[in-house]
Amino acid sequence: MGGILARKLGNFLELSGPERESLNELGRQQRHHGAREHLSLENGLSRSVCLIIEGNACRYKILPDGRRQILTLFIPGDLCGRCLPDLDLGDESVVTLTAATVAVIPRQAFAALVEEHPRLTRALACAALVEEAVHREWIVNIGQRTGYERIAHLFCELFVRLSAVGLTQGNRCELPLTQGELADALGLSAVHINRTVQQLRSDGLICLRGRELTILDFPALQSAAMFDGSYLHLPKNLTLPHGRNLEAGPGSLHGL
Amino acid sequence: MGGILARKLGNFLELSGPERESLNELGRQQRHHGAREHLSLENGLSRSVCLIIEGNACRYKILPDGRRQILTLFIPGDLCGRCLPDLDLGDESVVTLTAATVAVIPRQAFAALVEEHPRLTRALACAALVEEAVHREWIVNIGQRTGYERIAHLFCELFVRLSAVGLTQGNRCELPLTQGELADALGLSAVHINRTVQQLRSDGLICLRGRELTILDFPALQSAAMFDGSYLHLPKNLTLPHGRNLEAGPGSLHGL
DNA sequence: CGTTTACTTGAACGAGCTCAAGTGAGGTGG
DNA sequence: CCACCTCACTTGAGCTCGTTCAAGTAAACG
Repeated sequence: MGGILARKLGNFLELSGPERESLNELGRQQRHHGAREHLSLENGLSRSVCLIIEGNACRYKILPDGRRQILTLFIPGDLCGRCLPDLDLGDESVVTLTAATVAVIPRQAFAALVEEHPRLTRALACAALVEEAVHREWIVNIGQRTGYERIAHLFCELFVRLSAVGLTQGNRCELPLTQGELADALGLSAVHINRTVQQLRSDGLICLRGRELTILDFPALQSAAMFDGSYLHLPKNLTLPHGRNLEAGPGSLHGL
Repeated sequence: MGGILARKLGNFLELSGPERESLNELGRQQRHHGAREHLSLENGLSRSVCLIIEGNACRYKILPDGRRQILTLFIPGDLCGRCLPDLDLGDESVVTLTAATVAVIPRQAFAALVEEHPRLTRALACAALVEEAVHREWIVNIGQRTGYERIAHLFCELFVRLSAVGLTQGNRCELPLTQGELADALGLSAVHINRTVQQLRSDGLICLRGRELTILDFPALQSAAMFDGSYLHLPKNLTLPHGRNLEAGPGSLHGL
């Protein structure tokens, strides 16, 4: 089950054996968390980097009056807590969504690794760029899409990301968010999430029972969401249900 | 008028004389653009970096059905077009909002600069992190705030950013967006922008005539927007109208 | 077996949208 | 210099998507 980070970074550039091994070393010191526990990375000066091994977490921000916005969804293989320079993160927090196993990597260990394998710096920078691209897509999602489209888009994004780290079985995956958390991620109310998910169900696009999400018709879901996954910069050969690939095919989106 | 980039990066860490000079060198080859002209940075492989000298631009993304979301506002001193590694940007575009002067920096010149002055790498990475932090704040803005709050927040952000590069006069600055463009940036309709701006006016928070934006009551605007500018990571000693500083004071936000 | 947490449903309300028409300022050509 | 065009802003009216409030069901857990 190791090598999850090497696998992810290997998407960006070919990694050597020693590079992969050094990355795998980082996962040694693991810690377990229950659901809804904060990963306090920002305590004082000794900020550390955190690698999600198993389970899920999210980054969020809260307004003074209590409104909450989820900013990032972390899945296994993701790093949270800035790797490269400092600059305090402000009032953002990271919390687990499900029970999770994480590897806490001291800043120095990380710095030493990058020192020894300069190519990893590039790979990490790529990962940071992808994170930024995901942020942009979320801005588009929340700013322009309707509730129905937004939910469909998030499901597409999550499913594709999970399948890139081998966490899908056929057209099924785990949805690590409650409807209330989906609401906080998409800028909608929990009630509206509920009704709109039912709409997606009755349109035959998905099946959602508990945490188990099944994509019944990926092309239709993708087209409803106007989802074009190229911003995720995943390997081109990634196979998705129905033989679809990441880019929006000519027939599905631009063809209206 | 030179040194606008050095000034910005100098916010993050102290720059040496030679470092500043090298940065200023980059601005030599300038190009003029009218309003609403595309800065095509993505033509083929020879992608270059673009430094805004004067005027304004924005990055945006368009959905297949024409809906547009503005993702980033560029002001003088900003770099657009990724500086560090590659990864194609996808279907994002950059267009000027006003007439603008830009310096087009070939990728190699940029790489050489970073090679010669390693500390600049850190400074550029900081700038990238701030850009990411701004993206996050926009997600919160669009996802959680009402139209009224959203507009107020954008005005706060823009005013503070402009004042950091000396482009404000007292409590006045230029607003480089039409109401239609504001709509595309905030995920609202142009009509609603219009009505809500009038609300801000009649509440005595701002005065907006043409492109001239005057902040009549910064503390009130900041509090209406729940604006806490620390995510911009600007120098602490930045003086704003009414003697306010960047962080939300205890009386304005968290005090509720 | 009672409590909690997530999901579901109904009904009324409201923020923000669309459509449509009208005003005003700047620019161009006759 | 005026006529005309365009583009930004403004205003009105009706409607819809999504919200809030409130209550009820269902599964998980100690």
